[in-house]
Amino acid sequence: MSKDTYHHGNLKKELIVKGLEYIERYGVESLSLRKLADAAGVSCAAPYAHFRNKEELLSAIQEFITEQFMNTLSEAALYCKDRSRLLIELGTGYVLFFYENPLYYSFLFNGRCPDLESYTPFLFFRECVVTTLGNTIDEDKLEYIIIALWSMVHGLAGLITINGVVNREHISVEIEKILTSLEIRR
Amino acid sequence: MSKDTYHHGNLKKELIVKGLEYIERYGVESLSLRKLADAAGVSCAAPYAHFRNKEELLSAIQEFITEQFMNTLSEAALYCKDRSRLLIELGTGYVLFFYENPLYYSFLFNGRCPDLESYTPFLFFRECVVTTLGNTIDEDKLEYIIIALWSMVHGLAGLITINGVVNREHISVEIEKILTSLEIRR
DNA sequence: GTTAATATCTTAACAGTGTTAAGATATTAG
DNA sequence: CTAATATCTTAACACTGTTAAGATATTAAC
Repeated sequence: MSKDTYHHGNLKKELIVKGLEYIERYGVESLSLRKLADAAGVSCAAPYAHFRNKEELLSAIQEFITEQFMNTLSEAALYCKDRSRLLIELGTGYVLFFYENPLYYSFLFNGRCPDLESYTPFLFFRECVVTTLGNTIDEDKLEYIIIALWSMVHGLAGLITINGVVNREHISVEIEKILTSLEIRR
Repeated sequence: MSKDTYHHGNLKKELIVKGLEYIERYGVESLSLRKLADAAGVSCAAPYAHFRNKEELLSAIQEFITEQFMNTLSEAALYCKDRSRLLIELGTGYVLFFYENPLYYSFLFNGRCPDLESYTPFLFFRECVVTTLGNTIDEDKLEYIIIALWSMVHGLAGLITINGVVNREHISVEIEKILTSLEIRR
């Protein structure tokens, strides 16, 4: 609110957003607090009023990305009318998210990876699998299938992210073929 | 061969090995050329006679790990007498390798990840799938199943590595249940 | 074996990094 | 209005990767 240059006014949020932009373009390893502070027109020690250290800023950025990721998944599920294609749409959304932001993947799932049991994107995915396959499959098998499918989509995202073999339009088809090749439904 | 302290004699190899040990204990991000040089009893600029920069040393370490990884996979296949369990043993070896060296995973598959088409562990894995399922499955499906299985084991390794939910003895059983839950064989 | 070329290493320095301490300035609470 | 607090600056520290210039050892050529 102040026009004075001493107080920035919205530094915490700007560090997160600008930091995210920087990661998108150049990757995590070349991100520095000093460059961020410079870009925000602030001294190199200013960020420490909002974050104890660099790691804490990175965690904040991670939460920010996770929210976007979660939105992508729930939207994919929402816009899916044909319930038999729910897992395909979900998997496609999962992979596409990281396909379009390849640098997010290594940032999210490296050292800073959250516990699966409380990771909302995973919990949501689990629910979708249960509602899709719940009454067509043995109860004891279901748990393993959830892990298997999550692992597969997760691993596939990682591979595509890095190697980028498949082009964007083919990802959905690719995932459909992979999932149906497993003939999960029975 | 020389007892003089000026020439180290085996610096390149020692940097790779000591670097790997350091990564095992503390992770990649806290590895520095200077600490490595110190530990080898050598000046901070000495490594630059063997590596153009830090990245090149990291690549060398990566190749070193990949060799070990490849050995683990081929041994798992070699010691597997019951061919119907080949994929299970292979998957178990895959996951166990990173379970025992969690810091390897993020190091191997982050930014530095190799092209799958020429990545020997993947080519070996592909061969194993083909010999196991080759004549029991449609040709066009096979390619997708290969990707699906590799993605799954790869993703599972990443998740277990980070969350470490399952304990060591249960990993084999876990993978068996996951693989059989998919009922790949038909 | 002596000499020249090369590989390997040291010293010294540079710019960039995260982080902290001490103090200045603005905002908020009482 | 004043005191407490949040936010920011300046200055410094130790550490990082990297380079240039030069020293020393190893190897190749003769």
